[in-house]
Amino acid sequence: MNIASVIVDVPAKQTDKPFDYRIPEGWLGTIVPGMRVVVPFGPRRVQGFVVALKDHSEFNKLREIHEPMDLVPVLNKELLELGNWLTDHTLSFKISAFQAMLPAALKAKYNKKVKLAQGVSIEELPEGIHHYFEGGQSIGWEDAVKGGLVPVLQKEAAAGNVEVLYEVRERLGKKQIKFVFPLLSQDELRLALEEISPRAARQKDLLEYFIEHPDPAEARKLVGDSGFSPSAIKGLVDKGLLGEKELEVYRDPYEDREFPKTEPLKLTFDQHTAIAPILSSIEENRHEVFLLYGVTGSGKTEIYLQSIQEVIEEGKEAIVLVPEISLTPQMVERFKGRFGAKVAVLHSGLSAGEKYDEWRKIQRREVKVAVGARSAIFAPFENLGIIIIDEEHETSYKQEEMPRYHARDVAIERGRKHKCPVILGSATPSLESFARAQKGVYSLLKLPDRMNNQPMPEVEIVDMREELRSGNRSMFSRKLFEKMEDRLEKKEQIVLFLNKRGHSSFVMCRDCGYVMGCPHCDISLTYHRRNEQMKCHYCGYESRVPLQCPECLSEHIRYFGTGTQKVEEELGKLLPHARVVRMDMDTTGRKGSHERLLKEFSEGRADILLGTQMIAKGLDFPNITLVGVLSADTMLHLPDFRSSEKTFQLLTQVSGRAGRHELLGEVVIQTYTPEHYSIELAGSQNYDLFYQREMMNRKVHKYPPFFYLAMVTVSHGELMKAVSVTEQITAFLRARVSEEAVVLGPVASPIPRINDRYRYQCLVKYKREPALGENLKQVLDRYQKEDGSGGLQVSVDLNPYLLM
DNA sequence: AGCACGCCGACT
DNA sequence: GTCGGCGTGCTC
Repeated sequence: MNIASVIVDVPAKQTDKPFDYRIPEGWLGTIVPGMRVVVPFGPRRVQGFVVALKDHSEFNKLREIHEPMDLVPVLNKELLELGNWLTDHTLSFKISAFQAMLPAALKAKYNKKVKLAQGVSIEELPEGIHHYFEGGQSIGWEDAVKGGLVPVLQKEAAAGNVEVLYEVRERLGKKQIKFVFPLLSQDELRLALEEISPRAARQKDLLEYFIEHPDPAEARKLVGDSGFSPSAIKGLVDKGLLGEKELEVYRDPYEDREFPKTEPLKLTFDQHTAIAPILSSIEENRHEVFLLYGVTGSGKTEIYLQSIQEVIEEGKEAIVLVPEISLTPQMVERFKGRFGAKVAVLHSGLSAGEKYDEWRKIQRREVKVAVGARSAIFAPFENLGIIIIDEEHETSYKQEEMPRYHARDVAIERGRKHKCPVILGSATPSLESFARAQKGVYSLLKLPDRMNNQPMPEVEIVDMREELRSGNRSMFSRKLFEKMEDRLEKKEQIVLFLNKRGHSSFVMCRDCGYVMGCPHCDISLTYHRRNEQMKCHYCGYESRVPLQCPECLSEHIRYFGTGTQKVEEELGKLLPHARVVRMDMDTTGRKGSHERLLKEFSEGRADILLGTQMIAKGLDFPNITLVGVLSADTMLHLPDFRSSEKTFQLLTQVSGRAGRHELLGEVVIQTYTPEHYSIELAGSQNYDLFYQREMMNRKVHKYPPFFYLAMVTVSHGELMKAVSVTEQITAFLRARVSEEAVVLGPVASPIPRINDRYRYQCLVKYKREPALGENLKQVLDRYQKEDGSGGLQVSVDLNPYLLM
């Protein structure tokens, strides 16, 4: 077994297969599957993943692995297999699948540089470049390019005077802290103490300290807190009495936080009924998918917690997925409060280093529970006892880059492997999941009532057209405004929700209606208040905010700012005494500000919480008795077959923020289309009816869950090329699917141009096409290699969420 | 992805 | 005659 099959870090069609390498003698037995290695690849060096060991290779001239990057495999057997599964199910490259399963910090960084060849003296080089190589220095390739040195260096390289070096480095060093510790026993140290010259008083002090505290001490603390001098330490180290070592330490993002310990709550009757099948599935090591359908405030989290408790008692581990935005401290607090240090938290608010450290805790078996966003589904546990996906319907569980996986699918695959239950929890399940539960593929568990039999909040829908007709031009309906005044009077709290997805903050000329667009993409530029810039979210183009309309030279430029900002201003005018906390991208940009703002609100230092999407979920404050949705229909008219479903879910979720405890809650939903069923039924909180209505819609239009989707997106710098290739692909697929399937296209993508590339797509709706995967692979084979820089790009998304 | 190899136009 | 354009194909 001295040959390793390696998947190299080169995401391209032609390199998406294992390459064989000889394992150097010294590493035999050490290098095992799942490890990252540095291998020579052509003239360069790249990172690779060992996927298998073998004795023989088809190739006879194998090169050697340069060096391992890990001492312990970063992917275990199950995750390696899961990587293959991911590749098959998303048609992505193997390397992309592996990278997706690991924290970003483990992705390699590449460095190319030029140094003087061995045995060559600097005098042999042309004089002009001497100074780059003085004293054994080397020059980075990028600097060489910038300095126009490439031709000279190439010539020298050909002559053998310099060599090109390819470095593979870790993206990030492990955080290390220097510790000092005694090398001898206490008694020996006492003897040594006698030997120290009386003039070295500081060294004596330090030695006495170590005689009393023989444990390793942090060097920095010895110097800082205890006042020892670095020279004293050095003196004793030189005498061979003390040793120094670097120890890896974790960055613990929650280090300074205290989490009050909580105890399991007594379950209600409904909760009992719901948790029983989960517990027996855990005990019997049986894979089963449960859809936990419980209204907002029905106590789903307690069911999660107690199921996990059981899993831990069985000596197993748990993964809990939560949507990115709701990973509010509240959720973390509940898990940390119950399971303390057994919990690792993985979410986007952490730095790359912090995420890596949390991941390491899982890898080293130091925690039992991983709570995190989408990618936490790959937590490297070996003995999973349960996987929980909270707010199962959330679209953020679908990754929109390669590999385009859905965390729910990965969860079920892992659950199958580990023979453990998967819990999908939601107050508004996705149609896909609910349909599966109806068919008996998933087991349905219901929590129809709120805990303590608290009634669902009273919801009122206000027609804003009426308001306008009767002369109210403000953004608050009279009804909502009255209720707000009332709550302020009673010192109860209000949540105001502004859905601004669709048209976020753009700039428009009030005279001619000109909207600033990106010159490279067919999309409007977004206004960034922070640096007063207009930015394109798709290609990164930036420009100054114009003072004059570029079209008609008018100076009446209007900022359709963050929306929330405008509401805040208006609140300031209408209710000057109200204390408002605003939460949106602008105010939560900095790390920790999210947490801080919520704290401010929860401690009652504010009356009104005003925000976007991010406040729709997971908030649970007893004093909220009024929720206002300022305009319910902003997302209803997006070109997306799920827009009704998303609207319904969002409105239901926001409504659920009100009256969760003793006080009754009220909700006011303002809309311009009150007759739309998703708004009407969110108003009456009737999921079942909504489900039926929406299912009919989906059936008629052949959308999920009745049909699966596969989308091919083609982009090219020339419009005609993009169209013609999409045409070819559409024809190819059309000829290869059954009559039942529908192949749509070519159509321009909803964003027809990004980064000066025209985008066309082909959508396949199908029920059962066993050969479709193979056919799509062929499409990729045929077109992906034509992929030049200005050339063609073809991508496939199986079960797309964004049709863009 | 890089990088080398290889075959056709405008220049010292 | 050569330098250099980027099309094609390879990397164990």
